[in-house]
Parts: sequence; structure tokens; C-alpha cells
Amino acid sequence: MDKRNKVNIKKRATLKDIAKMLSITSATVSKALRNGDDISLEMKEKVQKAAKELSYRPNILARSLIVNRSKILGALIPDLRISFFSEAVRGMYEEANHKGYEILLMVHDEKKDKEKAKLEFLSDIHVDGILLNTVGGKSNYELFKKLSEEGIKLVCWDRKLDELGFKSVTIDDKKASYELTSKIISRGRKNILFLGPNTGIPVARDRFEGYKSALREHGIAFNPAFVIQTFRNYHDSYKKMCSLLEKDFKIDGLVSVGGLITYGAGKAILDKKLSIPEDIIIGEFGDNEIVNRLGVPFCTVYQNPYKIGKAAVDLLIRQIESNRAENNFCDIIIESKVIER
Amino acid sequence: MDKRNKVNIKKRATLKDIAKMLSITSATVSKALRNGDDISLEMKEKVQKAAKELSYRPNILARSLIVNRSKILGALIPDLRISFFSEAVRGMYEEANHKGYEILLMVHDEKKDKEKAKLEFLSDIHVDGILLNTVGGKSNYELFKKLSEEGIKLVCWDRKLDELGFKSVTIDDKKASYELTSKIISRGRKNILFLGPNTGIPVARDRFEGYKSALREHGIAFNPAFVIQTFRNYHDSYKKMCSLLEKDFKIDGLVSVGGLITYGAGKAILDKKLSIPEDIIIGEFGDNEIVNRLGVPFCTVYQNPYKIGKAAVDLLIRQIESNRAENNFCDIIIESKVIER
DNA sequence: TGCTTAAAGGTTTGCGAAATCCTTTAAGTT
DNA sequence: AACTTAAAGGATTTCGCAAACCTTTAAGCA
Repeated sequence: MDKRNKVNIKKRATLKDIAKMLSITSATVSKALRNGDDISLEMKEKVQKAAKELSYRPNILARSLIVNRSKILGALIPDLRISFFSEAVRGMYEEANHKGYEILLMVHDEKKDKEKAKLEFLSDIHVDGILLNTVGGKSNYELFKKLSEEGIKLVCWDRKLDELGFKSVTIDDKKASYELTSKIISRGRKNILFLGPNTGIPVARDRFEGYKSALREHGIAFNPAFVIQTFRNYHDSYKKMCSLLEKDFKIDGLVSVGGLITYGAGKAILDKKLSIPEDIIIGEFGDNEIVNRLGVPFCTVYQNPYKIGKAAVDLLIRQIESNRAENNFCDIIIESKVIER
Repeated sequence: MDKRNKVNIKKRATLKDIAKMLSITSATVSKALRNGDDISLEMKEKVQKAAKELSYRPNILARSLIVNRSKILGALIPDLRISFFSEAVRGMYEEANHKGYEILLMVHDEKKDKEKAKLEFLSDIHVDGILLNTVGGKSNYELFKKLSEEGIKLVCWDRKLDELGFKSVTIDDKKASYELTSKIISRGRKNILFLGPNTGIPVARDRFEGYKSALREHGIAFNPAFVIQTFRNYHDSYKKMCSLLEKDFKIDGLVSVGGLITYGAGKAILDKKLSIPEDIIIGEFGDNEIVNRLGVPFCTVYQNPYKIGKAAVDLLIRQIESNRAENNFCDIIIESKVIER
């Protein structure tokens, strides 16, 4: 009476269906569709016609079960609302699609356990490679290694992971940070805060180095009290900035490593009735839309996210498609520049 | 000598590996891990321990090959750089993850053939359902129907598709557009442009209706010359806006249906040395960051994208998990409000 | 004693595609 | 005529998992 609980599910056509239609075996159909060399031209044409008629599409799950190649990449990013990331993702999609790959986008939200879960999902689904923008910290190192051992290639972008030997695509963070800080100094500021995450990741370290060397070269003493360790979220940086401002330091500039952090700090400044850039000049990385929301001018490092995305995919696919264990791949540096908004 | 071209690929553990390790069959392992009721407690514990030891993870490709349920949803969006979409996506991920689903995000870039390709990919990968924000037009109707026939549930969000009977999650576009237009009128503007896409999709139609009814109620005659048909991209609206402004109409306000369109038009206005909002007041939908980039005040309809995303996922999963062909699902309206930035 | 029953496993089959290894047929060679 | 060879397909196995269907064992009961 009732056929299962589903109604009228038209199954997709399979190789077998085509085979039945033409009274041949599915093996022949498979070979014909993949242009195998032991199938006659007429047969190939007949099969193609039948396939079109049944609007056949291969089941990629079944396929990648045996070929162990999916032509799918995974991209792991921290937060979609940061324009740096969404622009980078755009570049990734374009490059990947151009090369016949599809991308699965995952967001880890700066949470380590989410990063883990998403990576495991990508592994479960057997992606060929992963574009990684890690949360940082070492807690997922084992997992990274495991993925790599499973044959999944990893490329880091924006945030490196050099201890594990994965190649990366980034800007020259030290240099960019030096230039950003210098720009603020050139506006006559001397008491410049550094805002960064406390996960000890290379990108923050490099930006910190650049900040310090700019101070040094301009004869400004580095003040450890002017470094705020912050998690990568809005609330934390807002809170910490507020409490700092209440202590009445004579801060007149700040360098922040990220978009949401900058936004939080900027909001705190404005809420404390200080003005930007008159009282405090803001500098950040990524030319992020969200900082625009403050409605005040700021300095920013334009990182060419689109280019970073494309380059990362290119590097990843090159690794995937180089059949043997070549290891002559290099880290890639994308040029950046400081601009004023 | 050389083992294939891959080096040291450690295969993932499978059910069989666990079975071998414990000298039982893989069926028993499978049942044990899924807490089957004909497996003893001790055996379940033994299996779980072994699974952990081998860090077993099920191959979801293989699984969904037979259960025909993947617990994966697809989300199709126009453009990641529009904050309305990225916020909505955020809501989707949260709701979906909360309910044990994963989301595959795809971008169609307002291109019909891309929409088609992405949908086919989602179908290939056997997602359980799709969150659709369509390009518009009827060219992919057959595909929508086919997906639906294959058993993939479809829910529209932001942009409806009512002729095909898919349920949707949107704001009340007519009302919101009425309010947005009225706000501009209340600022004393009478020559208000309408900027919308020419694909004849319901959302543009509704917003157009709201626009007209606001004019009508305020005793302003509708002028067909004040409607600009534009594709959904930056360049098209920029160009059309430029050429319109050169014709020296006395435009003093504009209502735009989308973020990139608004940005293009706004840029054109500023490039023509007109000022916003003094000369022309801008109103748009979506409270999009990109419009912020113009650096001028504007009116916008805040659509609660986060809520829309969550609601869409909720509706979709309800449809997926309602085993029989219930059709008592309703369109969902999310409240919106006009704000000034 | 003989039969039923349930608990706890094992066996088999099949999802869809592709790789590997056959088989058939006709043409070519000596 | 006897053998090789290549062209063109077919048959079988495999990927990892789960559903459907068996089998064994011991306890329960009249």
C-alpha cells in the first residue's frame, strides 16, 4: 500500500541503469564514460547518449570510496564576518573551481574544539587537502599530523604553523607591522599599545616583533605595560581596553593584530569619550569592514586577501597533484601595504 | 622498492580493523558502536575501547552510500562579502551544528550556471537538504524540481521561490520597503529612485510594491523613469547610476534592494560630486558593511540575518526529519526594522 | 525430556563506481 | 593450418559500512 515513508523518490540513474538500457554491463558503461581505450567509438557514443537521456551523474561518494581522490578541498577559517577572511575565501573558490576542485568551507570561530571537529569532518569526507587558518596553540598538533599521515595535504594561510613543516601563504608580518607602527609614530605618537592574542602563534609574534623594532628604530622605549594579551573576540578586547583606559595611561596610539579585536578596542575608546584619531590613532591588520563600523579614520595593513586565497589554493593543489613526495615547495609571501581609511 | 607513489600513508582504521583486533566480525563492531540492542554491555565496552585505541572514525561516505542520510546540509548564497549573507550563514552554522548537522557552503555569485553547478555538486554529495538563496529566473526550475524528486528538501531564504511550493524564511519585504521609502519621504524627498535587479524575482517585486505604495500614500506620483533595472553587481549599478546622473534628473533619494548595488550607486553619486545624504538620501536592504565603506550616513533595513539563518535551518531540518510527506509547513516571516547609520 | 525463547553474536548482501583480471572474436603471421 | 595478437567487452572484486537475515547457546517451562 504505502511504499516506504517517502513518496515518489525518483532514484538517480546509475551505471547499472544505463547498462540495463543498452543491454551491456556496467563495467563497459563506466569505461565508456571515462573514455577508456578498450571501448569502441560507437559504443562510447551510445553510452553517452543514454547517459544524457537518463541525466546520469556519477555518485562521487561511491567513486571516492575507491579512487581515494575527491577533488574536494576543505577551507578552515576563523570567522566569516571578517572581510579579510571572506575575501580570501573568494579567491580560494575562484582558483579551486578554475582547477576543477570544489571547496568545503568550515568556520572554527577561534575555538580549538571546533577546529578539531571541523578538521575531523573534513577528514571523514575525504577531502584531498585543507587550507588551514588555525586557532593557534598546540592542542591540535596531533590531529594535524594525523591528517597529514592520512595523505591529506595541508597548507596554512595567514597564520603559519612552521614547526610542523606545513607550507604557508602569508604577508611579511614583521615588515608590515614595522611599517604600520612607523606610520603611527610618524604622526607624532609615542605611547603606542600593542593588542594581540595570547596563543603564542607565529603571526602575532611576528607582528609584535615588527612593532618593537619600529619603536626601537625611532628611539622609543618599549613598555611592557603597553601590551594587551587578548583572546580573539570582541568582548575580551573591549573589556581589557576599558579597564586600561580607566587606569589613565597616556596612550595615543594602538596597533592591533585583528579585526574583531580592533573593533572591540575602538568601541571602548569611543565609549570612554576619547576621539579617534585625535586622541588615539588606531592601526590594524586586514583592512576589515568591521572596523569601518566605528565610523572613524584608521590605519590598516591591506593584505591582499584575494591573492592570498588564490595562492594558497594553487600551492595546495600543486602539492596534491605532485604524485611523489616532492618537498620542494616554498612558503609564499604576498605583498602588503599600509593604507589609511 | 618503492611502495606506490605515496609515502607512509597510514590508512584510517575501519570496522574491519577493530574486528580483527578483537577477533570478532565487523558487523558486531558496527552494531556495538551504534549501541545495537543485541550486543552485550561488555562487548560494547571492549569495542569502544578498541575503537578509541585505533582512533577509529566512521567513513561517512561509505555510510551515507547505504543509509541515504548524510546529516549534511548545503547552503547556497550569492556573495560572501555581503554582510547580510555572512551573518545569515553564521546563524545557519550555529543552528545546524547544534542539531548535529554539518553545512556545506557554496557561493553562486549571482550566476545561473554557477548556481546549477553548485546545486548539482550538493546533490552529488547527497546532502539531506539545501538552504537556497537563488539567483532568480526560471532557468533552474527543472533542477530544483529534480532535487526535490531525489528527496532533497529545499528551503528558500531571503529570496522566495513560491511557484514551486518550497517554503521560505524572509522578512515582510513589502512592508519593510514601504517603511524604508516612507522614512526617506519624511525627510522631505520626493524624487526617489528605485534600484533593483531585472530577474523578476519575488523579493524585488515585493520591495518594488512597497516602494510604490509608500509613494502613493504620500501623494507622490510614481515615475517609471525613476526605476533602474540593474544586475546584481557593483559595476552595472555604478555605470547606470552615472549615466542617469548625467541626464540631470532632480533625484534626491534612492531605494536599493541590495548591498553591492547600493555601493555601486553610492560611489557613482560621490564621484559625481554630489553629497550623501544632503543631495541624495540612500536607503538599502540588509544593513550591509560594504555600504559603510562609502563613509556616509544611510538608511537601511535591518533584516536580522542571524535569525533568518537559524530559522531557515530549523525549518529545513524539521522537513527532513518529518518522515512522511507532511506538508503542513509554513513560510516564516522574520521581523525587520529600518535604522539609520 | 522436549520444546520455546531470548540473548548475543555471525553471514550475506548491496550501496555505486572503478580497477583488475578474464573471455570472445576476428584479423594478421608464418 | 596453426598460432599470435589486438580490439572490445564482460565478470569479479573491492572500497567501508549497515541492514536483513541466520546461527548458536543456555536458560525457562510444562
